[in-house]
Amino acid sequence: MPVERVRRRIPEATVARLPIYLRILGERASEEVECISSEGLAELAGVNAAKVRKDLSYLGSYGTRGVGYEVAFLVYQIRRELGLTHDWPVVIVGAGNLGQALAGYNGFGERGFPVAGIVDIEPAKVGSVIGGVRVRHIDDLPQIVQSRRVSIGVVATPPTSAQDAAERLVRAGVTSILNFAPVVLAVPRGISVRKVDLAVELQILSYYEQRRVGVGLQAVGSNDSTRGASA
Amino acid sequence: MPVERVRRRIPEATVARLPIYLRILGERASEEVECISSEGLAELAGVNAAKVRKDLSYLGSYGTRGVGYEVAFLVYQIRRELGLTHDWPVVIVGAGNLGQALAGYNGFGERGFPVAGIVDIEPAKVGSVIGGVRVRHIDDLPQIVQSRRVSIGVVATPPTSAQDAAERLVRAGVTSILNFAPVVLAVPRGISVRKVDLAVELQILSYYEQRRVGVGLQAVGSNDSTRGASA
DNA sequence: CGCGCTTTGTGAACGTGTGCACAACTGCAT
DNA sequence: ATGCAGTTGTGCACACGTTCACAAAGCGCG
Repeated sequence: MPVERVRRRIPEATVARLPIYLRILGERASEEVECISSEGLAELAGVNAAKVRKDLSYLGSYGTRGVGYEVAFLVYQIRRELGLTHDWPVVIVGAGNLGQALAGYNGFGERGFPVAGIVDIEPAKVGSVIGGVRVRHIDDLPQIVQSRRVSIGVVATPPTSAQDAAERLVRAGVTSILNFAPVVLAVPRGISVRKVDLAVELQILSYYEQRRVGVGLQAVGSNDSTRGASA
Repeated sequence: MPVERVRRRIPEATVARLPIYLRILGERASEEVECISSEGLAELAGVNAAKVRKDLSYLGSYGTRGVGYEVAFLVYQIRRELGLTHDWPVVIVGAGNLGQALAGYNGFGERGFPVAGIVDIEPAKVGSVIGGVRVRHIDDLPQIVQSRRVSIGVVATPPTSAQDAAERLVRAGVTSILNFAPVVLAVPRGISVRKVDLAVELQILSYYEQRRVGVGLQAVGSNDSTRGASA
């Protein structure tokens, strides 16, 4: 078992679901559940059981036929596969409304993504403390990224500054970006970008909402978290 | 509306991209650009030109060969298709960190999703004013939803209260939900749910970040459905 | 030990999404 | 008019993702 096998490529759609399974398994583990079937996990995750089995099969054959999956072991395997065996400090660019909310949200640190720093271009914002972290000037970005070994940056600026923020992050050495600004970031090859755009989500809901009136009800577009990451 | 043409079903992946095109076209329009080619739009959206043409073809044949697409007309068509010809008031459940940030974020109203109300279960939070909207008690939900004709609800509660919030929303008459809580909501058939989960996004980035170290590979999923990443 | 019950792991079929390549068409110059 | 350069719209092939269906395998019990 200690044989580190060649790392299989895991389909993007599966990668997007693993965190969901992980959270559910964690909850189950804290309720002293030791074993779970693909059927049970599927129900809790809101997906098909066959999909769960196929997803998990990419990690290896870690289930026991006739029984199910050992929760604790599965948690370990998923965490390992997702690279969650150690913390990933993040740096937030933009200390406005959103940046503050993100920094003040403890869920980040709890889930292995401690906020290593918050920066803003506005000198007036520098110095205040949010969620235990002092806001620093954006010029300090390279120093923060290097000293804290940050590889993930969060863009929480107004749209007009987002591209600049991204470029500064990349220059400072960040290789993954989570973008909250409603713009399409242009980044060099090899930099992963994921986007969270509230307006887009609402507009998608609007589409299905609008269709609803015309015809009767119908199944709705589920959230495909199946978005690529990587340029 | 017999004359109203039969509504083609638009692929989900396309629906998810239309809002992106819409935003870009809006920006171009405000810069007095009258016409844009699929190539040009594709570059700005970080996608393939053929994909843009196919996406737009679902709306109808609104381009001019040899020329491109008339920006203003395209904006109109996309807005119509997405149901953005009128506002969609939203109600936010949860006046915590995130709920406040969302309510204070003007982008919502500007993009056609005015905040019709914010509610919280905590009496202590009721009464304060955020972004011009007074926080009300969650028991007022049905009244708000009905009087303001709200069909979209936003769940911004802690995870443990999210399912309850969703059920209250549905009972009050909401048919679409945007969920920020890290839980899988169980809702009746016919209710649309979209999820925004920061931890999941970060964990996906973690996966690619972790792979990066092992091998010097990059560019895993190349193009993606919803996200924009260009180089 | 063997039998029946349960559940996994996966081959294969199907459905959805993507990208190429090119015919069809437009507008302009001559 | 005719030709040419540019761009759309789409058929087609391929890649990716989902679901079914079932053999293989573990477990408990008599």
